[in-house]
Amino acid sequence: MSSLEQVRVVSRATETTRAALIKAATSVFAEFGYDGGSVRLITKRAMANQAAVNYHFGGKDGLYREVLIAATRAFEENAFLDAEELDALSPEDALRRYLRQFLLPLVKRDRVSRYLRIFAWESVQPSQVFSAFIAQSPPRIFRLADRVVRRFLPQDASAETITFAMLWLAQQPMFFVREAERLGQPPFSLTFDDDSLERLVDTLACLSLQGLAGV
Amino acid sequence: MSSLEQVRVVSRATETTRAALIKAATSVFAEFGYDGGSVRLITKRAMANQAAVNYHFGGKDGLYREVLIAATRAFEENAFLDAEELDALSPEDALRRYLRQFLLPLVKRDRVSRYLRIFAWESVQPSQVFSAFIAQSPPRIFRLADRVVRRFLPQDASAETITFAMLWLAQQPMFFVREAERLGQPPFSLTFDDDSLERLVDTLACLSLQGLAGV
DNA sequence: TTTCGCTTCAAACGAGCGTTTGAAATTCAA
DNA sequence: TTGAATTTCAAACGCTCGTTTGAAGCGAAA
Repeated sequence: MSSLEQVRVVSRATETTRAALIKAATSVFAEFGYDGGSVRLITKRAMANQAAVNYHFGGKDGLYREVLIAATRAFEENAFLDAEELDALSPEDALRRYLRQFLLPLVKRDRVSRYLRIFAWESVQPSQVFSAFIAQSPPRIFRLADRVVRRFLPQDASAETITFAMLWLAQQPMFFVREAERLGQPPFSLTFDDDSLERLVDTLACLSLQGLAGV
Repeated sequence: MSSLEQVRVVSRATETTRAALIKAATSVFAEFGYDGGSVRLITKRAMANQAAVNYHFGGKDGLYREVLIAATRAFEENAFLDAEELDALSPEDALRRYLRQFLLPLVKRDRVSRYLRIFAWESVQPSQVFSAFIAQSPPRIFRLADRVVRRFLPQDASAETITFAMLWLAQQPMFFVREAERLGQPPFSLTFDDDSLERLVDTLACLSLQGLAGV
């Protein structure tokens, strides 16, 4: 076998193509979701050949998995909300913090925002890749929502109630992230800047705060 | 022209096929959405020929439009919530009524439930057909949500706040309708019967009630 | 310079989709 | 019963999709 010598030699060109594909795939999947994002569009944006996806990642699945890995890593590496950080805040501040973080894609279009959009897509139509990917560990947004919700619910709350409340909270910001573009057009015509984002956080926090407090 | 004599003669066979197609399309679109529901599956369930869709409805678009028309009619014909009926109730009861109606698909699988599922799909990925269809009049779920929300908000609430709150309320039950099947599996394993539906209405109403009251 | 392994490329494959076609079957008025 | 209009049907068309293919290009070691 002598598999030890089988170390994969990776040239610079390879890394360039791989990175370009992952970057393009991230934006395409964020824009259209997994099903809606085509390999042809991804390779076009990455200025790579169609076959490159299969060569480097074994297929569309593999490329998407790579994007999900990058997204997970970005979230785990304190680039996003920290669970302990949430615990340190008051319940109300934790909720506001949670909402603001997840609503950021409305005004920013950076890397993390694209990851959030991908998760927003998955929260609607989970792909097989995503389901398999999170089978090992529940997605961070659910863990965080769970964390926040428990701060508000009594100790003796039933598991069902906790699940209801957790799902309910997790989807609060997702709706606006997912619908950002549609909300910008009539009959809503909502444009999001820093100020209106803050007002949305206020409104949502108020809605959710009062709601959670009342359960 | 003598167009008056041009009355379309419709045979019984035609009506049978048309009705079968519309019925099959309703269940297929409810199950998979507009994009996901294929003409082949619809015609298979209707035990009709593939070409029948184009012959009778001019295409997939036309068939879907027919389903939307039927759905709209069912909702308008007092088969569903009545706006005046909502006004007659107390704000709290109106909210509960609203939630219960929209959560019914979780336990029932009747005609109206299928229509609601279709709207749940459209609330996520609006098809061109749907967008064009509702361009004339806003969908009933938004009008109803608007009605309920205004009962809770102060007179001087800004249009933006009303829009936020309305969108927020409209999507509350949709999430559970859309995700019914996924919630039935681990790690959630929620099964919905009359009792758990009532508990979900309770929880959601409580969350939303307190939320709306606090804005 | 030659050779070998890795990477890129244009082209095509096969499957699924909505739709079209033209003939066969059916319906219904004359 | 006849004949024209309507409806059904199997087959195929044209398109997009993810994927495969096999040759061409490339860079580094021999």
